[in-house]
Amino acid sequence: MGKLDVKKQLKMNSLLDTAFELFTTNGVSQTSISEISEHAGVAKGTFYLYFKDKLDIRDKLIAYKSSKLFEEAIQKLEEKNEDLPFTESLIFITDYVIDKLTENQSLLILISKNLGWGVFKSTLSNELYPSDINLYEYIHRKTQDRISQPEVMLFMIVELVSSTCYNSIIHSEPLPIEQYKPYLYDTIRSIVRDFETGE
Amino acid sequence: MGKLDVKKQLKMNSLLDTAFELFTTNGVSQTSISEISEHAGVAKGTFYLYFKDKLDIRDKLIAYKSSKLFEEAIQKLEEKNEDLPFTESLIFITDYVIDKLTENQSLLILISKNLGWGVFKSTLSNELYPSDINLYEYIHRKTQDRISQPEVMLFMIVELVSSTCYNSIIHSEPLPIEQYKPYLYDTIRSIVRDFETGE
Amino acid sequence: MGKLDVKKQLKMNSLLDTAFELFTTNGVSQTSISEISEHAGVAKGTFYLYFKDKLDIRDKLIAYKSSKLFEEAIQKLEEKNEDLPFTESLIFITDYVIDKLTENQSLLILISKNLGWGVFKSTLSNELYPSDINLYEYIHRKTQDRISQPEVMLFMIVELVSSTCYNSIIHSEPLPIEQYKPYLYDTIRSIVRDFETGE
Amino acid sequence: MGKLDVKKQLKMNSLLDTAFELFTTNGVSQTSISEISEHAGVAKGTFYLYFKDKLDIRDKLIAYKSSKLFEEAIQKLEEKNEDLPFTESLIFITDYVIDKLTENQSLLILISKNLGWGVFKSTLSNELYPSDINLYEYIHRKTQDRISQPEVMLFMIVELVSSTCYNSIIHSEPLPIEQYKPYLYDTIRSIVRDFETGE
DNA sequence: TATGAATGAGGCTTCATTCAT
DNA sequence: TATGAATGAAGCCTCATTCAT
Repeated sequence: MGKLDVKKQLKMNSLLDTAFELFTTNGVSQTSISEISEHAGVAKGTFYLYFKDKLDIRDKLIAYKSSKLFEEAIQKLEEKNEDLPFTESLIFITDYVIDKLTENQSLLILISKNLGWGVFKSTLSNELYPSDINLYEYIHRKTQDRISQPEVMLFMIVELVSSTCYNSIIHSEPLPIEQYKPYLYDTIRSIVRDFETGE
Repeated sequence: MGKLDVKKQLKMNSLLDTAFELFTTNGVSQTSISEISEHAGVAKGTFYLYFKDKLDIRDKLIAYKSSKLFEEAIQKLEEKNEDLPFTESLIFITDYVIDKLTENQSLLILISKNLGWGVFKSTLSNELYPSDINLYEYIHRKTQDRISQPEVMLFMIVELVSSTCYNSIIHSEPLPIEQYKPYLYDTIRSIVRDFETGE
Repeated sequence: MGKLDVKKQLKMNSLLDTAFELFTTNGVSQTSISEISEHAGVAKGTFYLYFKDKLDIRDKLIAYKSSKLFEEAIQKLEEKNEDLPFTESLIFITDYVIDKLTENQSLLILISKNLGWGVFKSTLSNELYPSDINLYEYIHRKTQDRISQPEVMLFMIVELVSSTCYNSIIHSEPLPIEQYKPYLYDTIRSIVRDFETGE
Repeated sequence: MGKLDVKKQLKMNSLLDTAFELFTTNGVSQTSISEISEHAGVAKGTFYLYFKDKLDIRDKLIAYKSSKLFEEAIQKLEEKNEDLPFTESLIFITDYVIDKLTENQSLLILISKNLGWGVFKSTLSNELYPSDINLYEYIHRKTQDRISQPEVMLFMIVELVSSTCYNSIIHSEPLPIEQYKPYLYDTIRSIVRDFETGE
């Protein structure tokens, strides 16, 4: 990697960091490309050398941030080194993510307003930011053949968690997040049970 | 109601109808007030006699449309005149709404991108468009004391249904809606069961 | 004067009072005819039954208010019943007006931003709001033949007073009004002296 | 100064010149930014690269033009190379400015409707357009200690001249400017005399 | 690569004025 | 007389994008 490449990477990161800062502070549509460029210390034209448009940088940002989040969660899980049953692993990960998003609500807003299942799936499969850890593989390895439709199951859980937690964290409605968690985790257990192939 | 009021009502409806048409076709942010006015056949200034701004007309539109949807569903349910158990009533309503939104995908897009739990709750309680039918009351009457936290339960179901169906109907992902329904309804049944107070 | 005429007069006064309130609070150009009508409790169209446009009401207002101001000043002067020499009468009137405008700065702003010599002259000659007292006549009577060009003299004094007092009252620049007064009155005396025909 | 800077300066001047033309022809409030841009041959957005808004360009214009006027006047005075007493220097400058504004009445209108003492003072002290010549310094140097309150004196003279000449030049009221001048200059002499510290 | 001046379409909103009732 | 809904011109300003340097 030459000097130039390093410089390029720095510039790109500066743009991404600035965009994250502004997106979470003021909202995506309230943030202009001018602002991002200016705060990042590059010329407006330079932005277009790295990203196609605002949508482009937004998607890359979200994929990157959520990918990091799950990586961390799985890492924590493995550090525990307990041999949790699958359902409890899933809940551990969920719990970790919820706590992180409760701490960092602007990230929560950015992600939940912009993260659809499509983006999420490619995030999970590490299409954009490959790393050693991969939630998809992880789940398949853990569940093997005991789950009939693992993707559908995951889909339901992810959507349930993400949409309900948004309200619970941001508005404490219908319950504050800590009071809501037990109901949520019970439901996750029920969903997993429904998908388990009887043996 | 005088002649003038009738005319005003007509103009307002014309604006609402046009806005719905354009919002569902091109998206809310891609629709300008100029366009709405023009297509509705009124002057741009006239728009501001009826609505404060784009957000205002959007919210009124969503509240109106979703309120209508649930009214219809409950009406159909009562027309059946079968004495379904509570869970099955809920699934009947869900099924009706899903079918309607599958037929009218642009309405689905408008609603699911803009309907949060807050707006939904006030829609359900008929705050904006009061009518004879009220889903909230309906549920309370049906469940009486057999559900521990009816609001939390409803919250989970509504959010699960709305967020997963969006993907399933629009992208057929992870399954087309008809194949997804059985899993969804099973999960609804599990959730209700979890909330039932044991006797 | 019939009932209707009384009602008309009331409505007109209400419009004038409201306009004065809004003009002095927010400035003439920041005040719309809508606002005036609304606050006055009449319909927008009604405004046009009484005034041609905003300029019209503004001019009538200023003429009325400044005419009142001078009437009061002359009345106070006559109440004193001292036989002041002409110059001191002029200074008495000036002093009275300055004090009133210091108390009521919004009136000062309205008048000084909008009162030119032309409007002032017609105000003085009671063209718009005739009354028993007339500054013009009063001055002529007092000065008789001792002043060579009474109108030029008055013109200079009025313009000097009005333009300098604005700054002095509003910005205390270059001096606060009370400290500025002695210089001003000295200058008035000098001007009068310059115009006196030697005998 | 690079090529770009030259081009920018040209564009800025083009905008200023056009604005001056339009402001003096149609008045400030009757001139829109669209018009200025269009006549200057630049896009509307370009205007905003150079000026914040209409007020901004107006103030810069007035400061620039009046600063030029006084510079010229002082230069002419010094070219004469006569050692005039202070009062006569002041009258010379006044006379020069009056003549220029009589020739260029649209400039007179622009300046007198928009130039308050505040703007004038900063113009005089060359805050905005510094040059070798500074009226303030000039006056101090000339008067030294013979004037008790030079700023108050200047204030009175400037306000008297500017407000009365406007009427005299534009409306020939109460006298045409040439006939009015003697009275004005006499009054200036009286004012200066009043401020002279007796010795 | 990097710049940043220039563009100009397009959005939002206000408001004087009219006119049918 | 009095109303106030309707008009639509007109203003202001932003911003994604291009392109000559």
